[in-house]
Amino acid sequence: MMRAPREREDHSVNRSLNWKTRTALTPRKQPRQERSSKVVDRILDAALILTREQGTKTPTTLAIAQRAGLSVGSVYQYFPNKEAILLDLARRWLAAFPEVIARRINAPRPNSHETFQQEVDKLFIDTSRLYLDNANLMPVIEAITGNPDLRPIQNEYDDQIIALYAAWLQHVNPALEDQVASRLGVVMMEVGHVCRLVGLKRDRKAFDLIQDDVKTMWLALVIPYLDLDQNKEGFS
Amino acid sequence: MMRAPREREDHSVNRSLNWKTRTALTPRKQPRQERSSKVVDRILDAALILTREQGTKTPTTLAIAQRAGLSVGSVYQYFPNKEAILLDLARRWLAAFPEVIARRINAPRPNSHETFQQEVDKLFIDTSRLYLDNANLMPVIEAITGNPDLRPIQNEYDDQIIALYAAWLQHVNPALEDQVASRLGVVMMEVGHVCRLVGLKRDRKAFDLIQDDVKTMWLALVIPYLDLDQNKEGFS
DNA sequence: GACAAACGCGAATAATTAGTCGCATTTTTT
DNA sequence: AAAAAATGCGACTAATTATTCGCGTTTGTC
Repeated sequence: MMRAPREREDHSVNRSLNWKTRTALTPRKQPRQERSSKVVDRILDAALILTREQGTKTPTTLAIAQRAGLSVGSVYQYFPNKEAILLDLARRWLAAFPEVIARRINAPRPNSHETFQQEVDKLFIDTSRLYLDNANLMPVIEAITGNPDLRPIQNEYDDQIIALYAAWLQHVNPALEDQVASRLGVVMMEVGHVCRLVGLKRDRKAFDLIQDDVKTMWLALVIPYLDLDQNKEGFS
Repeated sequence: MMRAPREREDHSVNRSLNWKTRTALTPRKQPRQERSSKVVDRILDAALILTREQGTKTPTTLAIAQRAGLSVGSVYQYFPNKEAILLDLARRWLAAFPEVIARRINAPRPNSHETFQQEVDKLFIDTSRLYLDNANLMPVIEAITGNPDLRPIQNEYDDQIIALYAAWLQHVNPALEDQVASRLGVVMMEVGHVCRLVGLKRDRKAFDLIQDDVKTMWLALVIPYLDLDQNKEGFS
């Protein structure tokens, strides 16, 4: 039985483009009519809900479409591929994190023992609050972490965050070496992230207790490097 | 060479069993001939190498077979499914971890300030060494963490490890409440794990530095709960 | 109200990949 | 040296799922 094969080679779809290219994740089309804006929201909402329900397994395009009360075709009007949907959700978080740290860096530098501890505390509070405010996005972040295609993109943001932690450390103590600041930044981020994630999976009381643990650990980690009273480097 | 060919225990084909059931991950058949034992090793080696090469993306059955110089069919002679292969590798690690903590618990309980710090140090050293010795298995562990089908099994081991950390804490300070011990166990495990993983991805020098950070954090975390000199509960 | 653009649809396509099965080959047993 | 058992093979099946494309419908514009 033969089927008349329709020629479709003229389409020259960008099959040559590497998958990870930034453009491949850009929205395919801007919504022109009002109804379509709502459609985009519906898609994102559906993807968020399904990711929360299914845990690590990322939802299929069909599932997302159905949950949003749409067809697959409609989804692809606004998103070039499935990953772009998740990434759209994740960026809200990934972009917010650097801002919070950057804001802390712009604050005046402490110069006494007391204000140093206060600075750590402020950074701790701000980042902690960020996790609480975005608790519903965490399943998406975890899904992205476990997705080979999206992991590299998250890594970029992570590097950015690490660099900002390091910059913050050097903001508090300008004499801190780059290499040390970077290492401490990595540890602060990883420890903070993993503890907040497990904390959020429990009740609020447990979260708060684990947060205290994080602060304890952060302080113990950075005190030897930041406490200007202990290791007198002298000048400002 | 004669091998008692004990007829195999009745092998009812449990096709109805749920996927995640333990039996579904049991080797399908014991190798009877010498050549096939080597085949099993070849399969495991190939899976390990491919997992290391490909990072988070688990290798396909075809890729494993080819790398081992075999056909897919041969792989399925000894493994019921793909996941069983990775799990076989992972169990070497997952089973070794609890043993190390358990060994520390069987040691005599410290009763002075000095031996308390020594106990933390010993546990730290032992677990740290475990990561170093099994560095080549870490990609498999990470792959399993990111695999929706295998994650639950790893979680079981994690719970076990957390319970053992908690038991160790109560071994050092029997007055510690269960709930607190459990929480500290979670934090110790998560912090230790994530820091060791990032440490192993760098050179040995960086690993050692991060290890020191872990010890610092662990100590700061548990001192308030374990240091019998500070919070005199008095009697043993 | 007519026309075009935007939108929505979903069957069809295409790619991937886990797992099977009958048969060929090798090893062990009798 | 058969016969039997174990092993090895790889084309084939089956299931999943991302993405496309032509067509019907709705919306905005004049």
